[in-house]
Amino acid sequence: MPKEDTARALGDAPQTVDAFRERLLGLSGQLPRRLQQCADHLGRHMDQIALSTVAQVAHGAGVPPSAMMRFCQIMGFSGYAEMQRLFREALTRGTPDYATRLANLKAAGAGQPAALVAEFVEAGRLSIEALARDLNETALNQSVASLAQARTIHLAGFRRSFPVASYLAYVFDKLGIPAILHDGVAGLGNLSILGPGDALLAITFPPYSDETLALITHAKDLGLPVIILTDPPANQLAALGDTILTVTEIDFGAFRSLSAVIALALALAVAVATRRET
Amino acid sequence: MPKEDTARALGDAPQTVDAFRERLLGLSGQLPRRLQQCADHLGRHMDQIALSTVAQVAHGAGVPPSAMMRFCQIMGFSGYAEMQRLFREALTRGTPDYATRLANLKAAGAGQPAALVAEFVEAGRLSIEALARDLNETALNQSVASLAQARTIHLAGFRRSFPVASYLAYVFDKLGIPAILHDGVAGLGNLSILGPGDALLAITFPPYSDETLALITHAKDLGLPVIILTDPPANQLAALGDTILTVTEIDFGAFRSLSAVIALALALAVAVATRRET
DNA sequence: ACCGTTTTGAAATAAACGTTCCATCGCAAG
DNA sequence: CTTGCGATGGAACGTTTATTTCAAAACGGT
Repeated sequence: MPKEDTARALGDAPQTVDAFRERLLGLSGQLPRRLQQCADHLGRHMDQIALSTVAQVAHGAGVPPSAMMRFCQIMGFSGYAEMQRLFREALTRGTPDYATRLANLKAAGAGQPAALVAEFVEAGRLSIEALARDLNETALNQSVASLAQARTIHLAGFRRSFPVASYLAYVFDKLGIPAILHDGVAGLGNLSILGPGDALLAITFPPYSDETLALITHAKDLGLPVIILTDPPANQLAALGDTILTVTEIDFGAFRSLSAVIALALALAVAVATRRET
Repeated sequence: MPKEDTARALGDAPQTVDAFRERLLGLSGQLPRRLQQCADHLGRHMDQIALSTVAQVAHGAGVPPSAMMRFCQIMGFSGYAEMQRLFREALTRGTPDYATRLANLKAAGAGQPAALVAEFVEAGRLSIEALARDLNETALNQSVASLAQARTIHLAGFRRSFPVASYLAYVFDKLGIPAILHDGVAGLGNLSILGPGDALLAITFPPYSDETLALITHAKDLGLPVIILTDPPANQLAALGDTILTVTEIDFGAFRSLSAVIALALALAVAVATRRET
């Protein structure tokens, strides 16, 4: 019978990055000083494991290599090499030949359709990764709270923001949340439908459209919560909205992919729906 | 004076992946058999260089390690290690802490706003990478050709495809290309505006909306070119459209990020504009 | 203060890997 | 057929990197 004390039995190494993270958390707090340093550093710089040597990672954590070695074994791996394999596989799975394919598309030559796709793909990917990096969680949580309490959500977004607003209208409808899309289809006459208990969600990028600004100030006058989805720096809007959610969209040429904005908008919508049900 | 014959002078190793690719192309065709094998294999599997050993890469190319070694030196590197460094740097630049940040967001717990953002970010990224991988260049080129010749481009897209269609309408307008957005705002009465010389660009995903199908069949009856943007498998639509562009959108929950569709649509629009001007 | 236990880190060891060397092969020109 | 030269691949070499070892230090309990 294998001994089964507080130490984890060997040979049950995490098979996925998520499992790795889980065990890391489970171990934290019940470790000696040096090993805790290892855990902290790995948790913060997991992506560096795939490409660094033990010596480099250990140096980063401020421990000697042997300590890092021990830590790997405590995590269930036979050693650093085995642990590294996990992260290398995760890295290649995400991009199997993606880079190559992208390069081949670009090679078609500037202006060629395939090369243009490659450019927009690249822009979209960068935008989305920037969203993950720069997301302001506080602002996001505030926005969800405000919108979840609203009786009706008013959506403002014109020109290039209109696709986002219209998608949100569709999603809110599917989710059974009362929302009104302010398309300018019959002029600006919709100002009056803003009522007590409502909230405004405005999507806008410079140059800000007059319609959107009008809606924002009008909602402000009524004392309604205003959430603005825009890109940094949002100096001009800071005074207008209660909550500013910023997204950095990398654009190619004159047009932006909207990938990041839509991802954020969708998450916002689903989060509001979840909050409402509870 | 250093000798300056057909062989490339050493010490001018490519500094970027693009430069690498360029030199690879320049060398191709004027190399001995084994080295040509190296060039071919590297060109096709550039993303593997960062994480593989010489032995692995050489095996993949079907050559002994020493041949691969020679090839690295011909490319201007001191050896394999130096060449690998180039690709490792490219790999880390693309994702500096991205993976970690994403994991931290997810760690907020299911249903939490931040975790939802992480999920949609992930879905968007996967969709976009899938687009790069699976793009049908032939279909894309056909689409561009058809649309470039059209007098007016008609855009069809309802429900969740509507954001894409509306964005295309905005972009075409900015590009000075005549395009009409078929929103269902005043019923289905717009069938009659389809005229000779026009083309239809339909964005639709299952379940296909009746409005879109009606527009497609009507355009077909008039003998107009029909381009359909949808997701695979497009069995049901294959008979209807002249050109089928497929995009695999990975969706989270019931909602899709549209990242890939929009990227493709944008590229299509810009490509059409470029083609028209020439 | 003493003793057993755990933790720690430097140095030794082992493995993996990149790199070089050289004998052999294939080929083309003489 | 012979000669010369570049190409080729296997094996040896040296370096880097992972892993283990072990003696010293730190710790906790009595």
